[in-house]
Amino acid sequence: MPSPERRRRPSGRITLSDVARQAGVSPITASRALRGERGVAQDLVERVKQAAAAMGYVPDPAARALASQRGTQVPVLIPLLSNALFVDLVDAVHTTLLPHGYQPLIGITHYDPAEEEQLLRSFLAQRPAGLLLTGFDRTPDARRLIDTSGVPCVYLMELSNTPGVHSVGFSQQEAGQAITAHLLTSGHRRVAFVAAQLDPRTLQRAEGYRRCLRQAGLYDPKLELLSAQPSSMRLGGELLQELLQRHPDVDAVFFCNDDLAQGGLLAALRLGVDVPGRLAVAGFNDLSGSDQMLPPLTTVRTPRRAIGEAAARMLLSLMRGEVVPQPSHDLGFELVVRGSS
Amino acid sequence: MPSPERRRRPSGRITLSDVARQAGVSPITASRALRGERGVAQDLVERVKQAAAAMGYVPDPAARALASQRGTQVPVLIPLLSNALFVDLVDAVHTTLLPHGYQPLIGITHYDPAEEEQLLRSFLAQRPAGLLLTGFDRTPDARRLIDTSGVPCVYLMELSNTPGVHSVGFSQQEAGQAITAHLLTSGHRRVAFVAAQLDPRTLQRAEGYRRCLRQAGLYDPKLELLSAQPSSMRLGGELLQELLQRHPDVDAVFFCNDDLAQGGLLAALRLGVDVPGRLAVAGFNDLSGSDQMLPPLTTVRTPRRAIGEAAARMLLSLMRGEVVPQPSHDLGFELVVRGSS
DNA sequence: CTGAAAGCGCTTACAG
DNA sequence: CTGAAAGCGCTTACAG
Repeated sequence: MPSPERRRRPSGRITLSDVARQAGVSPITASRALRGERGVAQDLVERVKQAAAAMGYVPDPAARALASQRGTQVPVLIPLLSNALFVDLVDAVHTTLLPHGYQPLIGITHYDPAEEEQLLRSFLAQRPAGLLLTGFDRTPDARRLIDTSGVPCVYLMELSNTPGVHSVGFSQQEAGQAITAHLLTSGHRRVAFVAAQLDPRTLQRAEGYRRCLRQAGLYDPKLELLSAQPSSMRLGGELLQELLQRHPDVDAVFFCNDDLAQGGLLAALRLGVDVPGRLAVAGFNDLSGSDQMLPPLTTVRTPRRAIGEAAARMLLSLMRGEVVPQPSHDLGFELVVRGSS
Repeated sequence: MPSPERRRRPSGRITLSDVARQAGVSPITASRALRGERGVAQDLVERVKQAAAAMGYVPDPAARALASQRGTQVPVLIPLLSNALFVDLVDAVHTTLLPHGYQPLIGITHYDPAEEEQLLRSFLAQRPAGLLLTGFDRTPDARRLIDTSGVPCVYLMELSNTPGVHSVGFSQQEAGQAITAHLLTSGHRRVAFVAAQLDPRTLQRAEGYRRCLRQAGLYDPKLELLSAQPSSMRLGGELLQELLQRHPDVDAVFFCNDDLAQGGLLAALRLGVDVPGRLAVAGFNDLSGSDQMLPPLTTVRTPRRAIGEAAARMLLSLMRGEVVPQPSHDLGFELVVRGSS
């Protein structure tokens, strides 16, 4: 019995009403059944789900977002994509969030709090379901936006003890201290620190380096070579050369990131500097290729994939309205001692 | 004169109606003014825009998508994020699309057509404004989904001559042929091809390699070392070693990707194989670090950022309903001859 | 446990 | 050039 007046559905889309009609229930019941809301008779749930599957029904996220005042988007704000660290982080977040029906939205801040604030404004206008932000370096306005939005938020890479703040990461400072301590333990006395970009986390590692050397009575500020340029292998090579020229007595270097360290290692090879005999080299993050260097690079393995996954899971809990038992989730780090030190 | 019954707006959101009221026009006129639709008196446009700015109005993407039956999302489907090539591509797409109000959505296919089809289904249900897809290797169902959706689509990395198909890339085969020809020109006769992943574009490069060697009467299928494993520096080193063991007479290698080639170069250094004296090495893509190798890596520079940007611009035209003058946009490639060959 | 009504915030025809 | 009406496809209270 065809309906007397042919409904023209311009979109050609199968809607919730179609599914409901097919299953012989009201659209509201169909909606509840499909969303797994409890309080619907089991047989109805089955009927609705079967009808939906048979008709190939896919809910409309826009309609859902408009009606429920909450979308499925989860903006993930990171400084840049050119550091493999953040690529791994984003990849893990993606893998964790997507199966739960959430859509990660990548935002690139270029380490600029003003850019981040701008991104936050436009993302927040989209009623995101949650927020994943890198670190704690942002404008007061950005902080206010986040707070007043009421959108659940988890911070990545660094840890906070502030009540109500959720974070997954590790202590950048302790990691910097640990790798420096390793260089001291292996007998080095003139340990340099070479860094680029100079973002907040790099500076925390620098602080760990300083603390360690101060405790040993070996701190010499002249052995810090800091460049605000973006990190790269090329720059690492240049900085190593500069370091050796300025301070021929240096016997070890801690590079704040593995790309710099890899470049430094290759430069040493080119310059005929014996590593680790004449100079020990250590990096940070254990990026791809570090184990292939000549000699293989000693570094700190950071659990960025685990951080991405754990943060996404924590956010999932928050979005469900659950209370998170461990709002400051420390995933630690691991010293990886290879041939370069 | 306050309205007698206080409208409770649970969202607290400033809506188009608020702006319209403030500007003294109807919501429809405000909508048209804000979207820059022509046919609105100039003074009204100004008044509306001013009101919107003053009130900090931000349009609701969900409502807009629902009403207009077209969202602002642009799914970008790529094989994976662990190849720097695709990271650059995505970054360029992002940078180009975002200022125009479109939201790129990353989808990872893991080189699996079935996964891609699945992603396509769920993305298409979101009424995307456009689609950016990598290559042409997909299921018939996926093709049909794309066609029947009517969503504008641009294909990345490869070129197509099919009418109505829009693509931005370069000839993978010609690039493979060109780098092989370079190795021949510099006097090598036993030129190997080492590849991993074996995705469609890698196989096209293989075809270029074969064609070049066949033309020179030097093709020997035994000199092809193909691994389906994911590409990495480590694997490159292993494959180089295997190649030299099996075929000690090889005098040149073309690696299908720079990460393999970098690993191969470092393995050669470790093994004491003189490059390029005993063995010439060439890579593909000119990834970060290739210029820092020892010796620096000869490779093919691929314009992935330019491809991302050009494809995004082409899609922007299509989404505006414009006709694209050059639907198959060849951005070429560049031979970068360095010390390794 | 189920449903009729209303509404989320915008835009698409259709009038005038 | 401007607007009143209807509707996009869902879900949120509110009844029963």
